[in-house]
Amino acid sequence: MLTRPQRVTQRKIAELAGVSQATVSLVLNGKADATTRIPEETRRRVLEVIRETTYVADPAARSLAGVGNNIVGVFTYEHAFPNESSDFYTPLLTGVESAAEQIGVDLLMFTSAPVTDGRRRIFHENNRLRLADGCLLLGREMDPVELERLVESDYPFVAIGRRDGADGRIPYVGVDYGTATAALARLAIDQGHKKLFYLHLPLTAESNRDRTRGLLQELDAVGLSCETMVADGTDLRAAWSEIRRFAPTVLFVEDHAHAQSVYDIAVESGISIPGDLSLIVFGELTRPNEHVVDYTRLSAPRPELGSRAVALLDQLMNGTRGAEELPRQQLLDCTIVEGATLAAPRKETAL
Amino acid sequence: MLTRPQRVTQRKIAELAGVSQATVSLVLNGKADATTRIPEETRRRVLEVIRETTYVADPAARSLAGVGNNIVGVFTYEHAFPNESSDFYTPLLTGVESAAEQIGVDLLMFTSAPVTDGRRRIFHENNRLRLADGCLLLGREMDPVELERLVESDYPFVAIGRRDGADGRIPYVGVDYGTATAALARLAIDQGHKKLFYLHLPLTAESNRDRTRGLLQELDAVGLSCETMVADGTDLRAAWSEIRRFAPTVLFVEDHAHAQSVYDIAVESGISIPGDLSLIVFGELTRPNEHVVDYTRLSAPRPELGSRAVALLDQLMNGTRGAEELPRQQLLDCTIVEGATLAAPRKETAL
DNA sequence: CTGATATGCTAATACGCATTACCACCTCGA
DNA sequence: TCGAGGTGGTAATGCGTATTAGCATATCAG
Repeated sequence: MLTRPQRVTQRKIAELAGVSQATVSLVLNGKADATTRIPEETRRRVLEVIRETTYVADPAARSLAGVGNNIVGVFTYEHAFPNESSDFYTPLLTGVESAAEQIGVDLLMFTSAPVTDGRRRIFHENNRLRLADGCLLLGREMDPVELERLVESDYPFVAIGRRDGADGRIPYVGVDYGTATAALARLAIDQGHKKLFYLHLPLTAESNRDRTRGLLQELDAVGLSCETMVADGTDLRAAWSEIRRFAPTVLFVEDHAHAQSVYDIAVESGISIPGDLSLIVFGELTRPNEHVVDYTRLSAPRPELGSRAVALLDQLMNGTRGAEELPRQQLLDCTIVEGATLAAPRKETAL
Repeated sequence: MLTRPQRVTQRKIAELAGVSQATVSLVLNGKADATTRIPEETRRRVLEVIRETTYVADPAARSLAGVGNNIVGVFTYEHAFPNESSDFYTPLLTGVESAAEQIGVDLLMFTSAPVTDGRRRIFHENNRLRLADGCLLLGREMDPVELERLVESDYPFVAIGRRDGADGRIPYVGVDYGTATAALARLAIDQGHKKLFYLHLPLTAESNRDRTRGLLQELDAVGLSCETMVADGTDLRAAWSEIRRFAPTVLFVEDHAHAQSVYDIAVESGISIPGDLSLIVFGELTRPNEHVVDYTRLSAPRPELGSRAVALLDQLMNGTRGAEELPRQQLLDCTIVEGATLAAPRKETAL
């Protein structure tokens, strides 16, 4: 229900100023070719009328006419804003927002994308992607088929999180989890741990694989191996039994929320952390803090991830405006948080 | 840099299906007047081509052609996403997002609005409001002039938070702070408090006035009065000196963050809360929890505030689609959290 | 006085879609 | 055989803007 009647258009401005619509457009866009000359006097008169009428250009018309709209789309595969069980995106979006503000673009959140088969899909009837000049993709996992199709379409987009596929043509800004988990593994090794257990998520996205690979490679390098188990979070008590049976001295947990549950169960079972069992977490808090344990963990620069993604997208949309060209695929370093849940194993290996 | 070349339009679909562009449009919009009949066979053929080409309509063109865009704008007077010092909007936006998803609209965050004189302005050259079919306004304080102008423009919008002005024609969904602060005052009165101090914000928005009014009216009703002081948060220690000089038995604090500072200073000064001094807070946590005190306080239903605002805006944009008409101005009830910072004053009034 | 060049604009058009007016063809009843 | 009414579309137009080609007038060199 756009309010057609009282909309002020360039034509009306033109009438009031006694010029043509074209002239109004030219004044507005500050053109001054050899072929289009507007004397100061006319320009002033037009601007005056524009001020009086509080005219604003219709962005839809501008868009149709072929000029960009300065809109960056944001597609999240899950809810963008925090709910009671998860706050995954806001740290990223904080960075996105500040970068968007800097380059003067608005953010279009594709909240209307329907959920099919458990997740949102980019391509569906009445896809709205093109309303934005380019798009950011956020999500733990993304559909390779959709990514492939996006690449083919030549539509500018940037994924947050490393994405292989599409012959390496997917632009992304990700996190170097491999190096970080390797460093965490090294910390445990240096403390003398030998019995290790890895509780990981049932996901196979790039970042999940990176974490696992970083851990295993580092262990491999010193001839250690690691018991692993998949947990989806529904029955952490079962996982805990499994862990107790194996009796590791250090437990790596991929998901922060799982770590919290395990921590609680451990305390409840009289197992002290890190006295009896060290706990190292490979992810960050993604839900509202209830109790906060200072885990030994990695920490990704999430706001920076967001702002860098915007910068890269800006480049894809508008070219390097004289600035240095950014790589189309970037990995940012994690911080290692020493935390308080790693200690040397209780019994020094008596052999 | 819209990628003009390979854009699929209705015209191309029409060519491929051997019909006219008009037919494609008719099929897409499922029109079936007496004057425009499309036989099933043709419809099928067109839809088939559309599926193959993954055509999507250009929303800008649709908008220009006079149909809505299913975009709800979100204008925040400050940063929408949390930063280190404040997380004011996300609880609201959580509600906004889920409601937006339900009615199938996208959310356009006006991050590009420039900051002038300390806050964002809606109206500026190259105002982009009209890209959205309607708009939500969020902020502690809003410019009355801008609101007036919005009302005049007939553009559909809803303010979050009560807004007077414009002859009561501003649509809003707000919080009934008056009733809530009165109830909190009553709690203190019932405990026997007589020496009261109110530390409030240097703001005069409707919600601030409501809080103050609710408090003072309730006190008035039992013949009590209250020392008041304005604090902007820059020098809470000075405020604290003032409070100590007056020596109240209960302290009302409007801002949650101020309450935290005061709490810390009190503990530091050896004043026990609520033993020596009761503390009642009129606002909610708006920054990442560092330490969490279970204040006696009010709690506004912020996600609901967001979703109701979207529902109201939807009505303003599209009419009550058969549903019951929502009031254009709504106030939601707060919850009172008893908390742990209110107790009876130490010395019963010994006359 | 004549052509050339500069100046100050405007008319026309495209963008992609929705919508309305209308046309060509067919069938059927009288 | 003719007209009425039904069927299956299409051509034309408008939405508000950006852009380009070009026109009318003035000025100036020769």
